[in-house]
Amino acid sequence: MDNTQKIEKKWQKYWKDHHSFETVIDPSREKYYYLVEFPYPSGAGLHVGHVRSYTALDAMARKKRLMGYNVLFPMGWDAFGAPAEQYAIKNHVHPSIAVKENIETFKGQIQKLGISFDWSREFSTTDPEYYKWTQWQFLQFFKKGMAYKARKNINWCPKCKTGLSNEDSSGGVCERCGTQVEQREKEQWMLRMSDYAESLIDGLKDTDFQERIKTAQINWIGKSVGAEVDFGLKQVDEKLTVYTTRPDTLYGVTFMVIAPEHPYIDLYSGLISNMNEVIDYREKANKKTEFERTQLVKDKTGVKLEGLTAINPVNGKEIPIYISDYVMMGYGTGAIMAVPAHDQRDYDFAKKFGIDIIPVIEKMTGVPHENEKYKESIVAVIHNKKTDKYLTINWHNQGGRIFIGGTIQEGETPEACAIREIREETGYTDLKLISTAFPINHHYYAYNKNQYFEIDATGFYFELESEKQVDVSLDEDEKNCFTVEWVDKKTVEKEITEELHRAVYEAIFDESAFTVDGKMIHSEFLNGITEKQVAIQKMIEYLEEQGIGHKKTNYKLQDWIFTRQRFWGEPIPLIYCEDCGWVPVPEEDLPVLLPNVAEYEPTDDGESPLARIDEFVNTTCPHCGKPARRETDTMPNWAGSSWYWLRYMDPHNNQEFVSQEALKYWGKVDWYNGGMEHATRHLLYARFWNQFLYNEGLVPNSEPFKVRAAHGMILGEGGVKMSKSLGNVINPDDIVSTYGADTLRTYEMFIGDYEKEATWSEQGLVGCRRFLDKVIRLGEKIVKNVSYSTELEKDIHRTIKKVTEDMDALKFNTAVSALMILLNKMEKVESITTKDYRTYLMLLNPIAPHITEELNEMYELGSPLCESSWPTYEESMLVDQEKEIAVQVNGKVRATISVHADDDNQQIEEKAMASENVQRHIEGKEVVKVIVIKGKIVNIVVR
RNA sequence: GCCUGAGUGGCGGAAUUGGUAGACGCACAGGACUUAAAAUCCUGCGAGCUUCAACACUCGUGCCGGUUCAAGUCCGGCCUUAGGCACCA
Repeated sequence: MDNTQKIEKKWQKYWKDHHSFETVIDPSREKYYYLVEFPYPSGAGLHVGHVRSYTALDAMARKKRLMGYNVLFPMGWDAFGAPAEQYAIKNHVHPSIAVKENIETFKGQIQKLGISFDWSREFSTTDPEYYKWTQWQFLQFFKKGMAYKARKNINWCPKCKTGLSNEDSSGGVCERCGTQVEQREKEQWMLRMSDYAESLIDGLKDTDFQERIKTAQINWIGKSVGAEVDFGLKQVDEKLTVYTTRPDTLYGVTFMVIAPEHPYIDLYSGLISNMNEVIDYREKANKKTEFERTQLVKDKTGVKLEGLTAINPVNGKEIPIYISDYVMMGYGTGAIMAVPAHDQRDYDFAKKFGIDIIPVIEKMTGVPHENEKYKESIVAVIHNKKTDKYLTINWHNQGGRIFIGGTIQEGETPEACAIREIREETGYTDLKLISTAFPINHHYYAYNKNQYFEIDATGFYFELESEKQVDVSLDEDEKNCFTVEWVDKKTVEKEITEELHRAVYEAIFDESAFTVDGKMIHSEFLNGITEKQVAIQKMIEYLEEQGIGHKKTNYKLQDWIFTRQRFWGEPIPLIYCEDCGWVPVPEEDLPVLLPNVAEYEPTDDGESPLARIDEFVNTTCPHCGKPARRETDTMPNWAGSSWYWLRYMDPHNNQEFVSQEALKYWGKVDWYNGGMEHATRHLLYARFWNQFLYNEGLVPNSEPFKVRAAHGMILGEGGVKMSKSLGNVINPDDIVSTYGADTLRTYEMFIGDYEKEATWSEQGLVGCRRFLDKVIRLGEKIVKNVSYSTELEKDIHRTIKKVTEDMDALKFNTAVSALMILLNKMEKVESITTKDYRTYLMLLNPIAPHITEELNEMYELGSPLCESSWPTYEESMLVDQEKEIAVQVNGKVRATISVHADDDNQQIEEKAMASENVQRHIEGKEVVKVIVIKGKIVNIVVR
C-alpha cells in the first residue's frame, strides 16, 4: 500500500522536524539510557536481525519517554576494520569514502523503520574528532604503564596479514576470514588486561546481566585456584615449579611434563643426553598451529629428558621429566606434575609411555557406618579367551551372581590371595594376570554375621591360560550353596549387581583416570580424608610450612594484544626516539590522523602499510626534538567500541572525551542490548576499559552497563542461518516497501521469545499486517466519548497492565498477543469510544508508531501520541466479580462453575457439588476431603 | 569432558510461577458475501474412543521414577538439542 509509505514518511518527518527524540540534560527528570550495539556499516546493508533488537529497544524507549523519563537512545557507527579496507584496496579509494557511503545506506534503512534514535548524537569511530579521544585514552593506559610493548609469539593470520588477539583467533581460526592462524613472533603493544581478571569477575556482581552472559564471561576469564609447587632437580641445585589445582594428589606424581618452549631445556641442554631428539620434537611442536595442538591432536606425544630428573618434594622420590605439547608455556608455569591415576591427560600419556600409575584416591562404594570391621580383600575377574566367557559364582537366592572374592590373610600379597581364592573355589590354576584395577573402598553390612564392614578391595583381571583344574575341597554345605559358572559378558553385566563386584568390573575395563572424589590413600598425612577440599587445604598448609609451595590463582584471560598491522584503524599515538624511547604524542597534537593516500595493502613482512608512508613515519621527538619515527601499527577494531557509550553522553565535546556533567547525569547505561557473539570479547574489553577509566577517576562508575540482554538470531525459513550463499537473506527494505515498517516491527516483536532464535516466516508477517489492518478498520466504529466503554473497561485496564509489564520484561510477543486479544473483543462490540481507541493506539504505539500516530490524528483523538503520556490502570478494575473456575474430582477436571468474589469456601463447595457431572463422579464413593482454592480451583478427593 | 539454557499441536509459540495445558498468530477445513476471484466475516481445528448428533470418557507438555488433593511447572535419574569453555594442569 503506497498509503502506508506516505504515512510512515510523514511521521518520520514530523519526528525529525520536531526533534521529538533529541535529548538534553534535564536534572528535573529521571534519566534512562538505552543502548543498542552500534553496527559495523557493511556494504550488505541492514539485516532483519538488526531490526529485531532496534525495534525492541525502540519500543522500550518510546514507552519510557511516554512515562516521563528523559531517555537517551543514541546510534552511531563502528566503522574501522577489514571490510572497508578490503574495499579500499580493490578500488584504490580511501576507506573513509566507502564507510561514508555505507553509513548513508544504513542510516536510511534504519530511519525507514522509524526507530526513535537521537540522531543529533550520531558519530562514527572513524571520525577524527572521535578517534582523537580513543588515542587520548590509549595514552592514559600508556602513562600508567598499562600498555607495554612485548616481543612474543602471537596469533598471525596469513590472509589478513595481521596479528590477532586470543579473543580474535578463538578455535585457531581468524575471526574475520576463517583462515587457520599461525604463530609468529612480533613486537606488539599489549594492554594489561590480566591485571583486571579478578575485578572483571567481581564487577559482575554490580550488574544485572543475563545469567548466560555472566557465565560466558566467567568461563572466558577462566579462574582456577590451586598451588604452585617446587620440585627439586637431581642433577642441579635448581627447582622446577609447577602449577596444579590438585596438590592433594602430590603423592601420586610419577612424572613431570614441561612445555616444549620451557627455558630449562636450553638452560640445562648440557645435562640432557638426548638433546637432538628433544630439539627435533620442539621444532615439530612449534610448527603445529595452536589449533592442531589444542583441538586435533588428542593423541599424546612427547620425549623423555634423559639425564635430567626431578625430585618429588613430599616424598623425595625421583621422577622422570618429559616434554610434551599438551603442556602450554602460556598457562601456569609451563610445567606440570603428572598424576596419571587422577588426571585423564596424564593417564593417556602414562599409558602410552609405560609410566607407573599410582592411585592416591580410592573410589568409595556403599555407605560408611559406625563400628565397622576392617579388612582387605580381593575381587578377581577371570576371562576365558577361547570361549569369551567370565568365571562367576552363582549363590542363587543366597546372594546372586558374583566374581571370585576373598579376604587377604596375614602375610599374603593381594595377588597371591587372588590366586589362592580362585584355586580354592573353582580349582583353576593356570592364570595370567592382565591388569590390576584401582582400589575400591567398600562399606557393607553382612546379615549372616550381623556386622558392618569396611574393606579396601583390589580388583584383578586374569586371563585363563588352560582349563587345568585341581580338586576343589569344599564341604557338602558349600557345594549345595553355590555353583561355579562360566557366563558371557551380557550375563555379567545384567546379573552381577553386587556393588563392590560391579565396581571392580567397571574399574577393570575403564580406560580412564579416576577423577571424582574419594578416600585418600598412599598419601601419609592425607590418608583417610574423604573430602577433596580438606585434602587440598591440608596439603597447601604443609607446602607453605615447608617452603616448597604456596596457594596460587591462575586465569586464562591474558593481556590484550592491542596492535594490528593494518591501515584502517586508529594510529597508535606514540613516537620512537633513539634517545628517549617511546614517547607519547603530546595531547595538543592529537589526533594522529590517518594519511590520505591510496595504497593500503598489508605487507608480507608483517609491517603495517603505514610504515611505507614516509611523511607519516618521519617526525621529531616531542621530548628532545631529534628525528624520530611514529608507531605504524594501528589499534584493533575493538578499541573504538570500548568507550563509545560514554561519547554518546556528550558527542560534540572538543575539550574532553566526555564532560563530567554529562557523566554525572547519564551515569551508567541502564539497558544494553547486543548479540550473543559479543558476550565475551566486546563486553570484556568494554568493561576492562571502563574499569581502568574508573580507577583513573575519569568516570563515576566502575561498571558501565546495568542490564545486558541479548536477542536471539533470526533464521531463514526452514530454521537455517540466513546467508548470501543460501540466498535466504531477507532485506528489511523490501519488507518495508511491501508491508510497511509497522508490520515488520510488529512481526519481529511477535515472532517469539526475544532472547531465543526465531525462524522467519512470510506467512507470519502477513498475519501481522492483517492485525494492523483490523486496527485501522476499528476506527470506523468509534463514537465520541471521553470515558471507556463499560463492556471494555476491565479488558482495557488489564491490557494496560499486561503490555506495560511485558515490554519491560522483553516479552514483546505476549504484549502483542494481549493487544490482539483486546482487538478481538473490541471488534465484537457495537461501538467503541474515542477514549477506548486512543488508549489502544497508545499501547500499540511503541511497536507500531506510524500508523497509531496517523489514526490518532485522523480521528482527532488528541495531541500526537509521542507528545502524550502512557496510560495507567486501576487495580480495582483487574478483579472480576464473577469468575469461572474448574472443579476437579481426584485431580481431573469434571466441571466448571461460576463463583462470585464474595462466595465463601462453603458456598463454592456447594456449587461444585451441585454440578451434575461432579455428582456422577462422586456417586457411591466416599468424599475424603474437598480443597477449595479461592478464585482458582476446587478439588474433591474421593475414595 | 565441564558450564548455561531449551524440549509443549501440522508450525511460531502461551500458561498469573504448583491450580481448567495449547492463549494469540500461522497453516488447514467448512460456511457467508461475490457472476467469479481476492479481500473480509463466521465456524471448526492435540490424539483416541463413542455416537445420527450431543454429552461423556481415555490418553497427552522429550523418556523413566518420585513428591502432592493437584505437576508443563518441584525433586532424582536419563535422552536429545542450542550456546559458552576446553590437552588451562
